Amino acid sequence: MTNSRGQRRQKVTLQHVADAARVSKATASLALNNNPRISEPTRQRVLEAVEALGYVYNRHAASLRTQRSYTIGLIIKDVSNPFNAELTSGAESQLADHDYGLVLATTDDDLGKQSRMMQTMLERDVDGLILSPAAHTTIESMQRWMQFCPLVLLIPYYPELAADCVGMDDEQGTRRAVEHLIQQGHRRIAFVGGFAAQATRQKRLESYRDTLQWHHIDYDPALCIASPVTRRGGYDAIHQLLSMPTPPSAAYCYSDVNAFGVMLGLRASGLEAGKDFAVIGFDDVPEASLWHPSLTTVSADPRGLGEKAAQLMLRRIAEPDLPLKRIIMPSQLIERDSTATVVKAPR
Amino acid sequence: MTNSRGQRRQKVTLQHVADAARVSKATASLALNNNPRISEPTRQRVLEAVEALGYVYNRHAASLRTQRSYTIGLIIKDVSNPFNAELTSGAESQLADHDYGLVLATTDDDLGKQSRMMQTMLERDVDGLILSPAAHTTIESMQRWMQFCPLVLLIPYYPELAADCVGMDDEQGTRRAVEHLIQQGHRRIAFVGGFAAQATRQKRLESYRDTLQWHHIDYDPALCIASPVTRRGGYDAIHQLLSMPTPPSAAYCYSDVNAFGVMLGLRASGLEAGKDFAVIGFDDVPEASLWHPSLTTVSADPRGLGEKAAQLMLRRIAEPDLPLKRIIMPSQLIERDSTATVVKAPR
DNA sequence: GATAGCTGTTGAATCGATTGACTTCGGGAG
DNA sequence: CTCCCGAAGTCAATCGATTCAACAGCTATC
Repeated sequence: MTNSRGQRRQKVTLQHVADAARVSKATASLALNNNPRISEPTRQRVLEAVEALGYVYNRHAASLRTQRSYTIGLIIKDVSNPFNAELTSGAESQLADHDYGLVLATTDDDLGKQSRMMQTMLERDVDGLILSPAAHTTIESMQRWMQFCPLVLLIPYYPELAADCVGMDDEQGTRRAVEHLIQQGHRRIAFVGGFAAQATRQKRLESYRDTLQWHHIDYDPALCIASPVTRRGGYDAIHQLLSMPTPPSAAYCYSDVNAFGVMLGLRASGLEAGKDFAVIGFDDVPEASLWHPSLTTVSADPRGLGEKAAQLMLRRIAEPDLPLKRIIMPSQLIERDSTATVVKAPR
Repeated sequence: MTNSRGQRRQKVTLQHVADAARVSKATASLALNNNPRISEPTRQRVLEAVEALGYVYNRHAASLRTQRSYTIGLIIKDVSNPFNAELTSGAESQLADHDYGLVLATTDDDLGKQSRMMQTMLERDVDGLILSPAAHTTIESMQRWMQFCPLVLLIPYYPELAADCVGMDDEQGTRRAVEHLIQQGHRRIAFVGGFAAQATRQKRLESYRDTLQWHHIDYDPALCIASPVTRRGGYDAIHQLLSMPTPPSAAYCYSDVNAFGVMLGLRASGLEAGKDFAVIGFDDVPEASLWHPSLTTVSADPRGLGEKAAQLMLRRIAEPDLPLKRIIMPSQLIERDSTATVVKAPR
């Protein structure tokens, strides 16, 4: 039975269990699936045999027959980003609670890698796929994937696609953030970070513009700087902004990570966030409260997002014909020190 | 071909491909596996058929026959911890590069959940398992798992177990950290965080003690406070330490997270890390450099750890009979502001 | 005593790809 | 002309669990 390193032990199959319990393979299978057609004494014999032989269920064999793998795929851009790590954690725990396995793949926001990862998911015959699509992913490709298994999108801006989705309320979050700055007296408010191709950014930018307009403040495209979602991106952007003839007095950032960069850039220019300049981020990653000064930001509950996505997927699998569901998670403004002082805009 | 929401499309199997290419199923299979017995023109016909029909390889079916799933399991305590997120990211990218899938499961450091997760891994017939064992995991249980598939441990302190492993050099890291404090004049140095059951902590504690002894400093068990690996844990510990008759002037923490708690606790007591008290962490999580003051810590390259673990696994799968390998990754001290000022210990 | 109905069990086909053994065909050697 | 050989394919068994249809045995009913 036992053996040395490298040698797997002889596999115990359902047939062996059946033999040991003196029943047929069919009976053993039904017994393990708690089929009421099997009598209690028989079921017990089977369970004892399972125990005695150390039988391990083979899900591949079962999947082949049942066409259900009890596995969900999760495709995101990058796990090391704390937002995605939280999201993954939420999805994983939710799935584990329902006896589903999680296959994880990352795309690095690259279309080619994304389609390769998608391929391995389909080969593994996942029962569903939770996807945070890479930039430039086409509706058509997602429609193609949906022919193979249900899709839950981690972004709410593909109204043309008949897929469930769950995402943040970017519009509301943005409005709250920008209005908070306006109330503090800021009139020149920059929008920093993210790339134009990102649907989420488009949404937030639009919302930013609407909010300004509502408060009779002119929209100035020069104040909107696209950049990678990194600290460096924020750092460079604020540098550029401060060198303008009429620089802004506040910045609303696409992501906390960008906001950190902005704060570092301010410090490098002898300014302090929350005192000489107001900064707001988005995501509320754990670092946000640790930074000095702590960062005012729009809270995004990534773990909740992951949980909701998993729940949506399980729901869809259980009842494929339910109407589409799009969940928009409310966002809220967490006020901290980076916008602490009421500053009068220079102008 | 296409269809509406919820309906999977009719599956295309190898048989369909074979028919379309006017060859047998066997030939189609061999062609896709680049078997030299199949002529080039035939292979091309098969590939065209695959393309034309939109065939998707079914890895479950293949696994059943070949007993290889091209899937590796990763079991950790918690993905949302940035250290583990980085580790996961490293392992995932390494595995993806070699066409292996990653099944992720978390245990919350709970033995019961761990054994359930292990079960689902074995049912999914993973080719290998990368494990960061929950506290109190027994050698016997790991030996049992190793009968089913190779194991790579993310901790180097199970010498009795014939498994590959990769871990940090806790001994060296600890020595550097403690000596750094000693050189700054500290004589009463606390050891904060982690639970006694954790093998890693035992190693570091031992090393801490040896280093003190080497420098002729008495070891005082009262200065060693066990606590959960959370900020709260560090916060409470420093509180306890400061209320001692002869409090320490420095703390070496089990983890950055604990160190953050210690710094918060110091501030609450009117002390500032790096000025009135020296603090060193372990892990070098991204926040470490962001905190104010920035945290001196032992760098642990979690992504590298994940990559190495994956590589070790792939190596073991390729050559099961290779001798065991235990990789100890060097650790280094990153000096930052939390130990900036040379402080004379009170005494 | 025949029939129906019920319970508990089993035989055998099935899911989709792999692979060792075998066939077919067309030279080339003897 | 026969035999052997290699190249290119094909046959059919196989992996392990599921499930439908069939069946044995038993009681209840007319």
